[in-house]
Amino acid sequence: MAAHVLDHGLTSASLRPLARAAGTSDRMLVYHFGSKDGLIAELLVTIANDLTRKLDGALPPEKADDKRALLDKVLAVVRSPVVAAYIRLWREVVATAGLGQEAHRKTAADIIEGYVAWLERRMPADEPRPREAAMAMLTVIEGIHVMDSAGLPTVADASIETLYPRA
Amino acid sequence: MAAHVLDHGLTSASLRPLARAAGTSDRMLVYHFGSKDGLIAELLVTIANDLTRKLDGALPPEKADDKRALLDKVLAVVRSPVVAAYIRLWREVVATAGLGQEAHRKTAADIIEGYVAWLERRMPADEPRPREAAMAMLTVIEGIHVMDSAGLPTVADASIETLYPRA
DNA sequence: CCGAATCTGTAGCACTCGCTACATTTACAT
DNA sequence: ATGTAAATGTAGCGAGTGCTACAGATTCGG
Repeated sequence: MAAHVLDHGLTSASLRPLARAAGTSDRMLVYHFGSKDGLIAELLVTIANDLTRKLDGALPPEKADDKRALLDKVLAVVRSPVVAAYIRLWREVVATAGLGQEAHRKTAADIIEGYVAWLERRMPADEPRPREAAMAMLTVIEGIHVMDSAGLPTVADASIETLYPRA
Repeated sequence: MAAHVLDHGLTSASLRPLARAAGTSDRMLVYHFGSKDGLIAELLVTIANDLTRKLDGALPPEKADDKRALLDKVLAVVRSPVVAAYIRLWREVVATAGLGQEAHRKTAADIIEGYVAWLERRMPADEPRPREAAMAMLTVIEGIHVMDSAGLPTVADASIETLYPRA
């Protein structure tokens, strides 16, 4: 089901296709998860954990040499097709969080907080305000992914060079 | 119809509710716009033009004193509830652009290019690379709006202070 | 004034949606 | 072995989806 959602998006995820992907029936999904909303909630948690595991695997928690080096490493992972699918899904959650989907907003906030902490742990040792630096870098990363999604990676690259110039 | 889409989002926009909002029938919408896809396409163009008009009205094309001042002015507009609805809708387009919605991706790219040019025109006169600076600032603005949408404006504010420190 | 082209209302089709009622099967403790 | 609870399959409901067939209404040039 996670694979199906990552491939086809959250909005077009309905019970019957999800059940088909899981090799069961819509009847069973409702039985086990209570409702579609319940299913989606659990699914998002599972997917978020998957991504965290992937990120940890690709980038062990070691202090980077400098911020640009950290950004480059993170982007190399985040821009890979597999991880990019996670980010797109995650942006779908944020976009729909703005319309009454309070549950989604909470999920979104939790995930962001998690990634701030994740980034902070990898900030260069000489960084005076690692938490703020992590927040800023995450903000930039989100913006970069918006540009990538729109098919404008050149805009993203120019932004990287401007905001985090190579030493 | 634009108001309806801004309020309720793109994915939940179906012909009958849109027709109700426009005071007509689904039959008529299909007749005039050919199909739902045609309607949405025209609607997005209209909405994008609306936003451009709003932005121009709020910020005449004058060179700013410095980048932070420009960013503050832009954010004051972009974070206002009315404009925020446009941005959320626009992020919905980008998020769904990543899944086969080639038309949406083109729309997204066009809009971004437009806003880069819009920002470039307002960059401080002493900015050595105004276009790159505009791209970077737009990337940051997108990231900030993601944070805002997730209900974490403090993360956004910290990022602003880090990336564009007050002189 | 009339024919033709442009509009619009009514009804409906074939489909998907989330969810449920009901019956049946399976698993397991006693 | 038997009673009970958990699990599953079948069928379907009511609502909503994009879209269309058909029939009237309206408009307008000749």
